[in-house]
Amino acid sequence: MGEERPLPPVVARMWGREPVTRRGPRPRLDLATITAAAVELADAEGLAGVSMASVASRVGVAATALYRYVGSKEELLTAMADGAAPPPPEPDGQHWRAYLEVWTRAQRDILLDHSWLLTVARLAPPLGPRRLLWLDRALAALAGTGLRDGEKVNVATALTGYALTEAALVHGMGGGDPQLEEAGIVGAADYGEMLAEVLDPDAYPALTAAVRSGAMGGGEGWVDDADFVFGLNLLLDGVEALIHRRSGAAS
Amino acid sequence: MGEERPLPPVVARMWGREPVTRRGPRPRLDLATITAAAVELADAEGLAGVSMASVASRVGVAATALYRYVGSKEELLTAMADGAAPPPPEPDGQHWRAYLEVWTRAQRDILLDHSWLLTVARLAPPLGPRRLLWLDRALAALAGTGLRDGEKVNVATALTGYALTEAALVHGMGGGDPQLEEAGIVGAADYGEMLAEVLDPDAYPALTAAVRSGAMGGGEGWVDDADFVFGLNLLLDGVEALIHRRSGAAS
DNA sequence: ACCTGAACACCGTTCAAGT
DNA sequence: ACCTGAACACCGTTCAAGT
Repeated sequence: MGEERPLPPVVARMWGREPVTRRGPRPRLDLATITAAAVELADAEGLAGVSMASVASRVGVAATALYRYVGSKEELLTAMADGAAPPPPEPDGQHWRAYLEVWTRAQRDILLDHSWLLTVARLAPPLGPRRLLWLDRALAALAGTGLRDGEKVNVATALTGYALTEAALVHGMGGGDPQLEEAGIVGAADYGEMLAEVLDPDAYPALTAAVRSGAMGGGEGWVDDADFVFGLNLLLDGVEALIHRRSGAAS
Repeated sequence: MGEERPLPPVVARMWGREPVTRRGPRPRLDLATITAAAVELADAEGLAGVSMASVASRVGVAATALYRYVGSKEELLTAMADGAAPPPPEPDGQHWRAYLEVWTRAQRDILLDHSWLLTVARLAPPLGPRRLLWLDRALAALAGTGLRDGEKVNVATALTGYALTEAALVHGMGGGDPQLEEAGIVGAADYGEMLAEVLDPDAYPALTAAVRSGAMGGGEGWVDDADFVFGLNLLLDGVEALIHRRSGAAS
């Protein structure tokens, strides 16, 4: 079992399994080097600065040489999404809830640090060594809770999705970046004003009320840390209730 | 109040406020027409089929003419993300929990129907008339609960993020689309096999155990409707607990 | 087998010129 | 004021040719 069908080439390379080279010149590169160069470029100049040509020149090679290591630019982006992730926080024997709080917040912070990830992270099932390590640690944290493995995966997935949502929102409000304006991005302070100007109170009654009450960020950060914690606790309360149901009640 | 500073031109146009045209030939287009054409193209051919040239030719105009209506392609994509959303489900006096369940599921289904939205929806704060109507209905559903307006917004945001996460996952597993392979997308059935082949049990102990237990989709749909409901109830349980806390306890 | 260089079929966006 | 057409500076990807 296990050798069923060959791994997709990029996946194999993400796990360090570069193909055995028999004859001909030794490869000058590997996927990890290329990915690291692309990530550095994205961090410095955004995703717009990442082209096959720019990545290639950064590793000292012609653009077309990259296609020895990567089937397409899309595959390179997938590898970047994995390669940009640092190791997950150490469990240190923390209670599952404390650890998952740290774990989720760390994910959000990574996304804010490398905001180009927001565009790349399609939330597709993780395939690379880094993202899967994060998943492993979340499952480990839930080990003593009596949840089924499938449920643990669902919990981790929901938390990852929440981190992405929050990061995108903060970023969209201009909270993460100097380049404020790209593509309809509005500062938090302006957001409420904008809605007030544009909304028809008859068609949008509840929203108009919320705007008038100041809930849409007339002042500072509409999306601040308190909001992050709020939603996170919503989720974790749900998880905790489930755990009690599983362990407390019959069956 | 309200006339503070001029709206960004695209935002104004999204709300049907085309500028008053004084002299010169009457415009042949408006943003709504352009957006609709772009959405049709994206539905038919994916985001790859949407170029300024292809959209322009679909509305019978030169590519460069679109820049009278849109500052950049990025702005067009923002308008598309709003324009693709149908009206939200009718409240019909449902209980908040029943309505938000329908509301969230409907959002997920829209994303699966127009899977190009997964790439476009940056989860930036909604600015268009359609997405804001969805927000309005969620706030309305929570009207009787005693939550503060800001909390209602946070709840709606978390649910929208959850819908996006789930849709991306289902789509990533090939559950939504005929074109199975683009960019490292794996069928759910293969996913477990793949992980089994690639994981070092010492470095990924919890994940290896989950794979062996079959939780990572050795069989059919790793992400099925039961998983969606599971995570949704996690969130809604959290909301319900908060509501009880607010109304039951002192202060 | 690895890498290069030329070539192909596109992109998004600008700008001057027509009406 | 709206739209066109030419032009610019790019893209990602292919393929034959070198070593």
